[in-house]
Amino acid sequence: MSKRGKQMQTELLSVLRSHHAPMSAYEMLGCLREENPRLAPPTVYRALAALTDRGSVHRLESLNAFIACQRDRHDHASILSICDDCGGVEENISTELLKKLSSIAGKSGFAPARHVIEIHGHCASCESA
Amino acid sequence: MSKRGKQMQTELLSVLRSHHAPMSAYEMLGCLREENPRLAPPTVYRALAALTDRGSVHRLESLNAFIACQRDRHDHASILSICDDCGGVEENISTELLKKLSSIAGKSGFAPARHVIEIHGHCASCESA
DNA sequence: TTAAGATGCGTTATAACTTAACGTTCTGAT
DNA sequence: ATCAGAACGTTAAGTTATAACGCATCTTAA
Repeated sequence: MSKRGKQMQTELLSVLRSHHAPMSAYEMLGCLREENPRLAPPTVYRALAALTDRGSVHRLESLNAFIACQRDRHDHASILSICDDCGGVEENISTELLKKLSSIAGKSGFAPARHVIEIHGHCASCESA
Repeated sequence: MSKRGKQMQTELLSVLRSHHAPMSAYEMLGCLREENPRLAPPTVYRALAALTDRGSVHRLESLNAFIACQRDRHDHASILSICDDCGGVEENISTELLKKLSSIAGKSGFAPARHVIEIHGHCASCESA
């Protein structure tokens, strides 16, 4: 990984972090193009791939969007609660639930490698409104 | 819902059922165009929307693909185990896990409406190979 | 230090997925 | 039979993601 690559990842992560809701790859691209107008999609997607591999960024599969990890440690499968009203995302962890999930899938001999757990609904403040 | 609409859904469901792996909307479109070459994407997507609403078809969010429900009753949130090797999908249900998941999300007042649970990994036969 | 090989980057182009918009056709109620 | 509303087909475009390729950068060994 070269300096350019890491720098791209850093910039991208800071864009994501300063935006407290999921962003699509193209939204990020838009932001980053203010600095570097020639930036192209593959650059963004490559940086996102590195960041999601590392766990610093989570991909919201059901939204085709991304969000910065809200936790200190990044080596976990997340439970992502997505508010369909305000777009906010809350991240939770539960090794217990994960274990249970793996055991359910494992009954037939399935070997889990990656978990996607997303919950759509309404967050507390949108629900009360 | 007109006759055409329902018929489209029926045809699509039978295509999906006869194919024992996830299919993308365009794969289905390709199949259905053998009969009706003028078929366009929105027709397929509309039928898919009706079928997924009803629960006869599940959308695999992490694959942008669809699969016929493998169960008799369709009023449940599924746990989908996806083999990254052979593409096979196994469907499981666990009200217990779902309850736990809802309670985790609910701690902050989040009101769940729809659960997306997908597990990537290897199925028993691909794992042993 | 420099040349060879490997890795990864930017760029172009295109593929894959999804939906907006609109006019037409169908359906069901009056 | 006629009208209102829902659903459909069609065109077009929007959004998301990746293949391919040549150039730049880094690495290693002589």
